[in-house]
Amino acid sequence: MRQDDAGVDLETSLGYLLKEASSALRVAMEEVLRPLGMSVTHYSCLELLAQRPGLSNSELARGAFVTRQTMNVLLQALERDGYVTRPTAAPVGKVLPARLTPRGRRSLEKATAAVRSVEVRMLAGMTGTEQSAAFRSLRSMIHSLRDGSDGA
Amino acid sequence: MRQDDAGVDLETSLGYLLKEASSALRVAMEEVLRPLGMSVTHYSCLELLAQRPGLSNSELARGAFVTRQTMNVLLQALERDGYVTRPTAAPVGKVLPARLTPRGRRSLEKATAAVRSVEVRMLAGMTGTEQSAAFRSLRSMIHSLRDGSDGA
DNA sequence: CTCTCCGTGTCAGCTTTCTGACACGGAGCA
DNA sequence: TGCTCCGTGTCAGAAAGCTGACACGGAGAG
Repeated sequence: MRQDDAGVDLETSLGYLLKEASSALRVAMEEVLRPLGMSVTHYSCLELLAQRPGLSNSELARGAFVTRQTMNVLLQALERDGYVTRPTAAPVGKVLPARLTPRGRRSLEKATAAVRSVEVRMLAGMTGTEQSAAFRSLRSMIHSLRDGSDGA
Repeated sequence: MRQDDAGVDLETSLGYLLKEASSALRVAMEEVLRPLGMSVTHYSCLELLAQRPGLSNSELARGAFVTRQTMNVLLQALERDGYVTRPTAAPVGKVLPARLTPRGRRSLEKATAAVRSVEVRMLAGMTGTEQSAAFRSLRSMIHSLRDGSDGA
């Protein structure tokens, strides 16, 4: 069966390529996370919490690029399973700051290593200069996209 | 409310940045496609079909980065609504080559223009050289990720 | 020719995510 | 003080995607 036969215009589109890269990254992450019984969003939540303790549900949602409703579902499951703790009452307003439990931190360790290996693999074959260039390009794209949508 | 306060390590990760860029692109596309009553996957399917007429369900699925089951559901809807045609019997094997109807082609025109404007906006502020660099970087990442997963 | 793979189309069920909606707390303004 | 926003947490229903499973057709090895 053919798979990469034509490539009329899609292969020249940076948008399509971005989607392709993102998809490949997602697949690779799912692959290494599955043996740990963890999904990408699951991992994202834990990693965010490790790097920025006390983040609220809504802030976690923004950081993981899902809605706050979706993150809430995940957070309740993580809380139920003892990976995360939230105070029963909000210290201020309605915001409930979440924190990793020791169990959550322990579970995250292996996942972080696995994900880091994926990132290393992704960056293999690129020089530091190329990585910097890619970094700046992506940052520029994000900025331009956001400016045009909610900025205008 | 704070939103971009810390940035411990996430902001230096190309993987996270890739996800962020992809998310921003997705949001921007949904935004311009919504008035046309079209989702991103919907559009992807039509665009693929325009550029590579006769693609099968499975091939479309690979091109749009979804499973063939998901694409099948979409394709049946598109067929029912008269955007796409598939022969009732397979000319060879079980593969049913799909094609756009005039209606599908007409519907795609506006969507293509809308999506193109998003891509133009995304690329605004980048020189041709930077775009080429981004192109090569993304290609390299995709290649490295795939090599390590299903190649080894 | 036969037999074994591989890819395909498709049905069914489940999981994940999203949209819509509601009530509540804090900040700013009059 | 009261009033109006804005952001938040959460519940409920709907939509989109995925995994599992089945039968079928073509290609290659024996």
